[in-house]
Amino acid sequence: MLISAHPVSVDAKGRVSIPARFREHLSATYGDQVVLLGKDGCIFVYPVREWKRKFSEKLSELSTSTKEVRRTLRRLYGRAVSCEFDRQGRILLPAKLRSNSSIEKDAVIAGIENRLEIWDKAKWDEEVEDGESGAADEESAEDLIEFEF
Amino acid sequence: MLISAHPVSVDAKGRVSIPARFREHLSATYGDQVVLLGKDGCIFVYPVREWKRKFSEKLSELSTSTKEVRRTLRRLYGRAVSCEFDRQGRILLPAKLRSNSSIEKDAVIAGIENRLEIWDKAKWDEEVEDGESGAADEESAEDLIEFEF
DNA sequence: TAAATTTTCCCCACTTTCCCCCACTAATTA
DNA sequence: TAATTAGTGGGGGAAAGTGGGGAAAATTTA
Repeated sequence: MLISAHPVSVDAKGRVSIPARFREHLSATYGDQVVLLGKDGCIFVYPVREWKRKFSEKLSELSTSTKEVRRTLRRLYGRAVSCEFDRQGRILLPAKLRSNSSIEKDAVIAGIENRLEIWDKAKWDEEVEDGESGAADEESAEDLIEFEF
Repeated sequence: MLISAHPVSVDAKGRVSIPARFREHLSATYGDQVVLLGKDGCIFVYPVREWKRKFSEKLSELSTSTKEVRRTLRRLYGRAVSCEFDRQGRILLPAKLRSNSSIEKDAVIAGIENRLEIWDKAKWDEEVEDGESGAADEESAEDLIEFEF
């Protein structure tokens, strides 16, 4: 399971070091990563096995006879990228994803259960640090769980 | 599994370089490719093994007793072409397929699960980049999954 | 059947992109 | 405080993508 957030810097070539604690888990257990534009203006990184479990296995059996299905698959697959770590444990974030998520120099990588999220630092702070101080989160999460299960 | 989209250029002879990441997967794992006019005005490229799994095996079971079935099979098989990579990793797109899909100079090759799609760049952008930015894709995909299972 | 034209594909050359490798700094551990 | 590991930055070689010349093969025309 992935957990916690780390500040990282994006270099001039668009690379980010994945913090070692995440890296070990991802690359040891799985193969390469699927990187795509996530929700709320961040980048999602799924280990390929998670991606397959969550999308690929289910979507590949869908009939492609409706325009709606085809378009959704194009938008999902066409804008995702699979990539590996370089020898320094970094991944290259495609320019398009960087601009769409406003990521330039200072970023944050967060482990969220089964994926990583990469945020522009300022946006991350706004998303998470903002508002009343942390204490309420557990309650919110518990509310969600009550509600969902 | 095939994933991600790449801009490519079609040269004067009608050739396109298949991006290396796709090529390895296709040619190492499979033999040559089945190229045909796809849906929504693009070109589909199936590794021959996928083609067999998806069409051949299922269609050969169909009764050919109705005119409808025979006609569909003729249209499907008759307009498909099988082709190999040249030594530079390119494939030659038949002129008829190029004109039917409005592909001239700037094109996009996208990996969609088990096939490649080749698009005129402008049409691809319209199909995919259009509308709200990416964030809704996962939801759409999740909706599809909910709907089907 | 031979000549002319077109098509196909190999090879070479050029440009761009990617990623390996090295080096340096910061952080962690012994 | 030395020693190892983690994160950051950049130079340069290798690979990928692009374009075109030209030979072989296929097709058309005479």
